[in-house]
Amino acid sequence: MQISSKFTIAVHMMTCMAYFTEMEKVTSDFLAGSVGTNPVIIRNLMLSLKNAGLIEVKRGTGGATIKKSLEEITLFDIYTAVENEKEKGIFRFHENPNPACPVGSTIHKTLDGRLAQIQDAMEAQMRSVTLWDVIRDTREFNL
Amino acid sequence: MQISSKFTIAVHMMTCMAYFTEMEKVTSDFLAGSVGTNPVIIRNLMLSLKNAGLIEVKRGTGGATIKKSLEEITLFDIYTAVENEKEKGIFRFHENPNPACPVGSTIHKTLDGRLAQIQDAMEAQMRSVTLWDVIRDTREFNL
DNA sequence: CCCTCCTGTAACTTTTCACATTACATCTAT
DNA sequence: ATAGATGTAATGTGAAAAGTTACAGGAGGG
Repeated sequence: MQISSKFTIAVHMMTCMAYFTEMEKVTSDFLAGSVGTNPVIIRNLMLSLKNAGLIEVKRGTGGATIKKSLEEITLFDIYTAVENEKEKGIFRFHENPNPACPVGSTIHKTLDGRLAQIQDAMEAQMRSVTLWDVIRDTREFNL
Repeated sequence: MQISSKFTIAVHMMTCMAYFTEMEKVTSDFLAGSVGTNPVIIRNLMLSLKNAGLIEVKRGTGGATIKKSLEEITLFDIYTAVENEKEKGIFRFHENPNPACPVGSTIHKTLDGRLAQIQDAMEAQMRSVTLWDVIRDTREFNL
């Protein structure tokens, strides 16, 4: 299985917010149009990003803006903001190993640490990419 | 979302094959009992592992054995053997970004490479753990 | 002041996918 | 031959992701 598209959608959303700053009012409808999905999906993700302190959302008048500097926000920040099951880990474990079997009774103890290391490696790489890197590429592609 | 439990089940299976070598005939029923799942699930995974050249399965008489040295087999080998959607990547991408939007039309080009790097980091860490590491821990827990 | 546009949020439906189950053909040692 | 395995197809099931509808509530502009 895969990591849900909430993550790439959220990155897309924040890229829009940065790219269209001062040009357009970035509302949930506007974002839904760019991402190609439903405005409610966008609004729920806006909530997650807001709760993580990454963006600010104006009520009434509408529109979302980024609260931090672009160099300060990494893909990992966005990932943890929207992927609520982050604490479960990316690896799904079979749930009923046989406790009477020497392998079944120890497989969790044996693997858990190593799986965590693998996830750590992934997250470290996520931390190395900032939103600024993404925006820069987007601008370059649109010259 | 998460990586399917096929991966941890396959590691469990191969740990059994190594642990019970010469002690038990390791059949799909035996493995199903240790893993706590259905024998057909096991048989399908046995096929994947066999096609990857990691194990040998005897027809008729039954039983699976590991074909390579334990130090030679890494978690990454097992992962690629059973996770057929490996080529799709672990990140799901939203499918309908707006081609008329400067962000929507370039988001794929902008992110694909970076997402691949993240996956590469994960896979590199997977390559650093061998089946022998896992067996050693299993034996130690069962002294 | 109220009208309009937007967000916040609940409830429900649809779709997708991992996992489980049943069934049976086929192979091989004894 | 037969008993005990694997190979494999077909189908069921339950949970999670994504989409949809609906509506209450905030905020600025005429």
